[in-house]
Amino acid sequence: MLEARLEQADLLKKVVDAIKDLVQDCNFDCNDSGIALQAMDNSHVALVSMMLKTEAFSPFRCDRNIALGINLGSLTKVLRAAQSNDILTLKAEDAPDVVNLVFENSESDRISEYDIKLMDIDQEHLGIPETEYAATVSLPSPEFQRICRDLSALSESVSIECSKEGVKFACQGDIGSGSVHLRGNTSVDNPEKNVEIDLTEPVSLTFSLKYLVNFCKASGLSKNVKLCLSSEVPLLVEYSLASSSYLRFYLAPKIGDEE
Amino acid sequence: MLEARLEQADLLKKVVDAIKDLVQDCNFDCNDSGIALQAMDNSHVALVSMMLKTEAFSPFRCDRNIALGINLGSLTKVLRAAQSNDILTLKAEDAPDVVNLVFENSESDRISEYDIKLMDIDQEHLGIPETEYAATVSLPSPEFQRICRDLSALSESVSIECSKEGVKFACQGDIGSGSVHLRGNTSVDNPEKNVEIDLTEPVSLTFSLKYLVNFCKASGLSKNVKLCLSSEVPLLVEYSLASSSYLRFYLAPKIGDEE
DNA sequence: TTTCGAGGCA
DNA sequence: TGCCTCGAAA
Repeated sequence: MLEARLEQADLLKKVVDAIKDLVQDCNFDCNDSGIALQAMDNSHVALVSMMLKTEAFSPFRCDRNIALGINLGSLTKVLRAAQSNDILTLKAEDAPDVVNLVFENSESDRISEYDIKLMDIDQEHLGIPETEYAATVSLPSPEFQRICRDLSALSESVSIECSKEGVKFACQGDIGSGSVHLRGNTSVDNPEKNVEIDLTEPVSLTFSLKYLVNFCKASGLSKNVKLCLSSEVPLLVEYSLASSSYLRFYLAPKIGDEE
Repeated sequence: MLEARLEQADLLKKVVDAIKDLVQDCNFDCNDSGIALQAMDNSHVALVSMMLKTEAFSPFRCDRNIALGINLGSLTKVLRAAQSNDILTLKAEDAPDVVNLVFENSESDRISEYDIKLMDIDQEHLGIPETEYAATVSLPSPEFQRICRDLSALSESVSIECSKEGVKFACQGDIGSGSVHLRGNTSVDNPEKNVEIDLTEPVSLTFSLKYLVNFCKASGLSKNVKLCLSSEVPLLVEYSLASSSYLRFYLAPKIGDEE
């Protein structure tokens, strides 16, 4: 059986909010290393990969591998019932029909409990190769969100260009064009505002802004976001969570005419 | 003639907001004890009963009984013109064609005045028997609103079950099931958060969540809400206002198959 | 599809 | 209290 107690229900809420527009139904794969999720969006352009390690829970117990096939819309409805500092416990039997969510509010004597029916989901498990990226950019997640939102007003696509000068987000649209340049900088005072660029080779790729804007819904999960780019491979957008848990998005670049 | 001065126009605004989706047209019955309203919703499942005692006004003058038949949609439009701390004075002749609303903003020297045409409304006056309820639950109105909202995401109906252990709101739906348990508790520190359960007999009844959610629009009128239940009689949902004025909703339980 | 209003969250 | 997001109506 699975029994996983998450001190802050908020975490799961934010994760699900960030991915529910990309993926409708998906498996939460539970085993003794934690809870993982991997799914492609409907148009097979983007991939979401979440890992919540056992350390994110206390306690965490999962006797054997369980795949919980959940409709994220239903999960969202239930998670909406979580109040800000509720403690969430996920429970499931070994061959479950439902997953059970219990919200405890330590202050009031309020316990709410929900069962969500599970579904069988055929999941092609994708091995994601560990790639050495030509460029890695780490920046404050609100900054990235802002850039994507601003540029999406002008165009469908953005080019991300990393060079030793910095990183440049640029787009052209009917009403004009726009670009945002960030130079790498590290300030001890404000480590949250650092922009770190790690470059082995200059790279320039173009991506759909619609997807990037979508990924940015995860901004609340982490102060920083890491963008990893290499020519002709999908962009990795990573939000690190506590205890080496993470939420990652992969997005295939636009090629040639698509741009 | 009627002349009733309400220090806070907001009060009437909130009352009308809370009932306008249930009732389109209704009489405001004015007499020397105050202003009362009683109306069934269109489907005759719910009943609204409001009482604003003379003490809620200063001054209050009403020489003889007057029934002001008002379209609540029109009243809403006019009340929307009220600013947050406007003082509202209602005026009507003895055999009125219109009711006159005057908004005064004490700070600025701003006076606005509206007339709403009245209508003749046949009103069956329902004697509501004073019932001894098997169970009375008093809880913070935002909590009740929250529960109704959360559960309405899952189902059309909620069962409310009062026992000596506490009160349990539960529902089943297509995507799963949910329940919220509250234990009675009284804390001197946080009297607003108290959940008080007064029980002569356990009771379990099922109600339409759509209506309950609607009633909860009155949450802004009072910190607390009182639920009174007995088998086979309508649920009473009461919001107490200052000086023993009140806004009450009655809702017939669902029976048998309906659940 | 676009706009407006209402409700929820910070 | 103000902002933002979601849902409903045009």
